[in-house]
Amino acid sequence: MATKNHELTEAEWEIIQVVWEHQPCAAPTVQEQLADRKKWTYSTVKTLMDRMVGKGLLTTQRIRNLILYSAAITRRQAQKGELTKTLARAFGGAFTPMMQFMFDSNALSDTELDELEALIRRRRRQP
Amino acid sequence: MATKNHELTEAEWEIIQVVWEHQPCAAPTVQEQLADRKKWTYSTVKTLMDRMVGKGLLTTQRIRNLILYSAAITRRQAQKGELTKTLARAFGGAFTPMMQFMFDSNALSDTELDELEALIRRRRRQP
DNA sequence: GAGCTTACTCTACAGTTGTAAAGAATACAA
DNA sequence: TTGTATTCTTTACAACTGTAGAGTAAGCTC
Repeated sequence: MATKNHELTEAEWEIIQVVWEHQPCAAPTVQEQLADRKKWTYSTVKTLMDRMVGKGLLTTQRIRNLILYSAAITRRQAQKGELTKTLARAFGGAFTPMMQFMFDSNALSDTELDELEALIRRRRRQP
Repeated sequence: MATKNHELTEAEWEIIQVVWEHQPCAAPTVQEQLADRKKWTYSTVKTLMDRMVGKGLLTTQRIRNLILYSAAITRRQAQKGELTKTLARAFGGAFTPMMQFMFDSNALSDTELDELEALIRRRRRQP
């Protein structure tokens, strides 16, 4: 299967995160899980989810009267799509300018710098 | 001025990049510059640009009969908005998981690793 | 000054996204 | 078996996005 880049909207991100954690799960479950963060009615959530099925982001299986949803793409795939999009749009597709930007904007704590170094070292050891 | 996070759509990114490079510039200029990449008519570009003025992404100045556009936000601001959004959406707002992801997905070349290390060293020297 | 060119204004329209009410079906409880 | 709760289905609608045609105004050319 070709690694097509799936673009998720904001609302879709909210939903699929819950699905990843609870799949297979029913729409009411998702609505409940999101209830604190989003004041979405059941209707809203269900509509969104059904559209996501249409887009190939979720799949369904019907058990008697209940419809259970699962994610059709992995978290990794979604993350990759999102990051790739940002990289392309905002940084001309190039990684280093993006990092440059993060350094310049002082966005990184010392801890994060340490972690980053650790990541690099590990990578160097096992390419 | 508060650093409000400006979200740009795909089309808006295309346009504002040209504006950043040519500002102040007229709509026909932008259309011409984009002509290879996007087969947008003048109408399309102009509509998009005027909407961007409404959103506070561009400003205009009228010189006699001509309308010149400039960017109301810097490239940095836009990049930051974009990156922040992706970080929040896809990585729970945390930088390290994002980097972890990039390392894991083998997305980084040796050159990029080198550059990254250089960035870290430079940063460490002048915090 | 009549036409050509350039740029602008106004209007439209279909598709997507966020949002949800109203109604139908099913199952459970008394 | 009749109400009550749960879940699903259908339909709607406004805002936003991409796309652009048609018409208008103004300056330029001969």
